[in-house]
Amino acid sequence: MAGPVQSIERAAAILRLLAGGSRRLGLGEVASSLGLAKGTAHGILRTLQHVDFVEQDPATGKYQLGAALLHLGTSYLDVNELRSRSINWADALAARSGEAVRLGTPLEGRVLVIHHVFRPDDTLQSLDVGALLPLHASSLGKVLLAFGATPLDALLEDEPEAYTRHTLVHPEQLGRALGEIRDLGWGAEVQEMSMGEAGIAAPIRGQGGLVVGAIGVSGAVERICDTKGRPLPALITVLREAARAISRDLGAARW
Amino acid sequence: MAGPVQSIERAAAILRLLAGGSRRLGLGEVASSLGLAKGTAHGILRTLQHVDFVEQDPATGKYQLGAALLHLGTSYLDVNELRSRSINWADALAARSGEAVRLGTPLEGRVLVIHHVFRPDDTLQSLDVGALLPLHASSLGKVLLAFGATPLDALLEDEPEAYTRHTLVHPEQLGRALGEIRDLGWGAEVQEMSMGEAGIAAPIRGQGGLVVGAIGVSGAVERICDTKGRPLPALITVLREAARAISRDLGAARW
DNA sequence: ACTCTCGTTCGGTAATGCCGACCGATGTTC
DNA sequence: GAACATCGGTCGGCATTACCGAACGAGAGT
Repeated sequence: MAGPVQSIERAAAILRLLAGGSRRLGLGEVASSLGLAKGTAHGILRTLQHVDFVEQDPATGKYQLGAALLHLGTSYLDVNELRSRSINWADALAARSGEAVRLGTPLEGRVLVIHHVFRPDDTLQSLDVGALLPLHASSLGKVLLAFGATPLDALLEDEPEAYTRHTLVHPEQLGRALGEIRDLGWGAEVQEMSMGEAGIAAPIRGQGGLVVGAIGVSGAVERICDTKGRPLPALITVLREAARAISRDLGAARW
Repeated sequence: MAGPVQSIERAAAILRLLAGGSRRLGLGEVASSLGLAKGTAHGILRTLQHVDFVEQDPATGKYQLGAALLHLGTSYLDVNELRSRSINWADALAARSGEAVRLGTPLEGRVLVIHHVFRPDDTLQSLDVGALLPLHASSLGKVLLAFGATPLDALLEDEPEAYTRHTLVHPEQLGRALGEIRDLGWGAEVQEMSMGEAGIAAPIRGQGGLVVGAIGVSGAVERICDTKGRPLPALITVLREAARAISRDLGAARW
């Protein structure tokens, strides 16, 4: 494989940088963060601005992401097959389970939420399509890890962040949990990301049986789990049925 | 202004191309559409794939947009000041008007929807944040044109598309309508984009009084307009109040 | 009013990515 | 079933390309 086009790689790095820091960034910050000369960074930013991938605050001169990215992002949703084939099943799962349903796929060592159905009754929820969840502390992420949809080693290079006292941060803990998930065919997360919240998830397979994403329900721990902190069997059943149905739609033969 | 980095411009053109055609595109199609050599297009695509801006169907080898764009798109929403300052006002406007509320900003000769509040009662609506509306056949677009937020001349180069028999396609018609909008301070669209639907919109101004976006309510024509096809004054009032409030929040002094 | 910082410009340089011809696989047609 | 057409991918030579670092000018802070 020959070398990638570096100006494009650099442009992408700048966009990721702007997406990460939630505030506007100055040219100097961008240049030094990526180890580029100011002139170089400026040329790339000027081009990105020209195609509406970044905007510049006319007052301060600082840069932020541009409007064209929003349209590209939603266009991605439109063509994404995993999402389009899942929508009906996700709706049904939300109705049957009474909980919020989310669909995730791996992206850059995290879980990208590509679909989100609100909990049927409640309306005070924020849409987190496009959000990135941690691999080790979300049910979607743990399932993706367990079934090899994304490599585990990158996560273990540096100690995973502990969001609550239940977050699995030790490699052995995490490895055991992932083995269990592989055996059971589904995975759970109970107050590992935020206290009072829990979720369960199951893998979605595409053609050839490869795991390409995960679907999960999540909500308040007392509605997801029994009094012993174990996920309710009824929820697991409907969840796994949905996951299997989507996998079948995607062309996964007999999984 | 020195020359923009063309590999990045080309990469952006490829992404726009992939976003436009809603199906997957082959390498040859991409290369010929942009007048590039296959090798060149492949190098750019390989790089875009490497940064997750593009995905490749392993079976057919065809390309489509990648997952990273979704995250960048939602990150744009997070930092967009126009949107964040409008959310509360848009919610209130939807509640007061009983109709769907949308916020738009110009992008590449269209209107990009950057916020959308569903009509309060109904739930069978699709979120069109990230969608692109035509300038000449949406209330948001007509307002943006009238107040100079986006140039009119590009639109008039080729005959605007006629979506219904009410769509304004002749430059004189459109020019008159825009003049009226400028005088009134708000604009309407009655069955110009799809029969049975209507909308009204008002401009949002940022620092210095420049129009940076528009806010509008839209819905079934019989709820937006009176029996003579004129927008209801009550709706116009609450809409304009919301637009003024947002403008004030954004720092537009006395508009 | 001075200075420090920031975004921006500019020209020389050589590294960069572009081009077009060439592979190998796939699936299509007769 | 075999020849062909088509497609995605690769490779090497060339010159165009974009990178770099220093200099500029505006703006804010002191």
